[in-house]
Amino acid sequence: MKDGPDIARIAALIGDPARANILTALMSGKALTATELAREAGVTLQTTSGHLAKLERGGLTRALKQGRHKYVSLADDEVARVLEALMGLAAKAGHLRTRTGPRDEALRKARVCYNHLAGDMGTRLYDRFIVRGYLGRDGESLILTGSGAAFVRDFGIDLDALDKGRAPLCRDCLDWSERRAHLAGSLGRVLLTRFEELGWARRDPATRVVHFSQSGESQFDRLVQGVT
Amino acid sequence: MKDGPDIARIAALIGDPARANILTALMSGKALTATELAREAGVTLQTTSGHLAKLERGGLTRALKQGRHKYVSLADDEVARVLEALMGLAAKAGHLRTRTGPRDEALRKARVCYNHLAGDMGTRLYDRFIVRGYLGRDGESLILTGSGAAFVRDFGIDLDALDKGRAPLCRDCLDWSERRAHLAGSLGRVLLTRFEELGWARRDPATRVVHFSQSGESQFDRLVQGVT
DNA sequence: TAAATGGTTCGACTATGGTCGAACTATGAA
DNA sequence: TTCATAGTTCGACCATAGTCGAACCATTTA
Repeated sequence: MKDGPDIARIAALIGDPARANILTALMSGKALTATELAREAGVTLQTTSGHLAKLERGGLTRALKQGRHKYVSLADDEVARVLEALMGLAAKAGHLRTRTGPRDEALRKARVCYNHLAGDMGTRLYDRFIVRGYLGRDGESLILTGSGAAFVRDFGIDLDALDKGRAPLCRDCLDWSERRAHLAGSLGRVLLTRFEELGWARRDPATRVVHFSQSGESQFDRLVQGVT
Repeated sequence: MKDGPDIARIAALIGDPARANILTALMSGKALTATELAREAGVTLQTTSGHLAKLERGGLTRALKQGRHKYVSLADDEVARVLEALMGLAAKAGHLRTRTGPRDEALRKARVCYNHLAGDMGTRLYDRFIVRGYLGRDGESLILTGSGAAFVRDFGIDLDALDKGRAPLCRDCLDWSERRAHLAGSLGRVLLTRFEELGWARRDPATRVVHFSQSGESQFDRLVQGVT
């Protein structure tokens, strides 16, 4: 009965409501400070401090002390993927909990998932990149093709600056609302940033919703629909 | 702070050691009876009964009453994927817990993951199918190509019988020991069954280890290495 | 320096929930 | 029928761990 790694340890770590709220908040990809997380989790700062220590020891989060602030972020984008997958299960198995309120609607349409675009618009972007041959498969890993690199560069992104980090450029991430993949990895991150730069979209700092302006959304649609 | 589905509920469900043991045991893909699971989990039958009720209500397992026995299995292969992903995190984050014992070695080499082959041999099989063009990508989903179908049929598998189920034929599943994908879905399942039929391999009923016979392993190697 | 803000540590309280013994139901075998 | 095995339910016990108040560091600002 001791097969494989100790799955209960980290599942229990995620299983506490306060910690789950913290992790969900961190799915925005932004590094949040302890007090912000306390507000998000609905518990006091002392309690949060204890939770953060546990999450860190469990390898789920990373903390960076800067001045008198403690900036916390998810340890890894694998952690984000696991959380997203858990949300998928919860959305399906959680019986009646799927009452789609108005904000829920917005979350389904476009939200941020560990710094990249998720939701309906995220999966549409991903699909389009696949169909156009911008993204390909090399064995198991996702790669950016030559034409894809050209397109991305043309979109105003400095690819060479990205390659410096050792984090994978592309990755797919299962979307809990769409139940399909969207683009993750550093490329996914920089694309969302570019959308913000262009004024197409802005993130709601409180929720994980990504708001597109009217012109931004139409431009995005044009990008995604293409001619082919 | 109520964004998305309730992730803590099911994470807590997985987070109890006894329940985690139960779920891990069910990763073998076989439907196990309550007493077997009780032995596996290391708790009494009464306790197990309670756990099983919770797991079922949480949508993680399915139960089938047959005579005076209760056969329990994982609800979904999405559940299996989440568990496998959690194992990946635990294997990485779980600091010192990665002392590779001898049985652990066998688990890494070949094990069963919800009825399909996982571990080193599973990923090798998957990679080979990709390289040979047996498996392809259609957008986000994994598909069996024409040549792949021909090969599988030639291997003695009745594909038409498989298509009847509405479960996806192919699916990739992240391997916690190899940290790469292996083949899941009904095709993955039937392939493992075929290996057993051919006498190449047999499952250890107690652990999740898949034992290959010497000739079986060499034949598998030939299958995977090929000429190309 | 003092005051204020951000975090941590300690201790005590409390409750949720896992655990088992015992009694009970249900199915199958003799 | 009686006996045995498989599961469930109930009740009581108990431990783990989440929670906050209070006091305590640390850093920045006045």
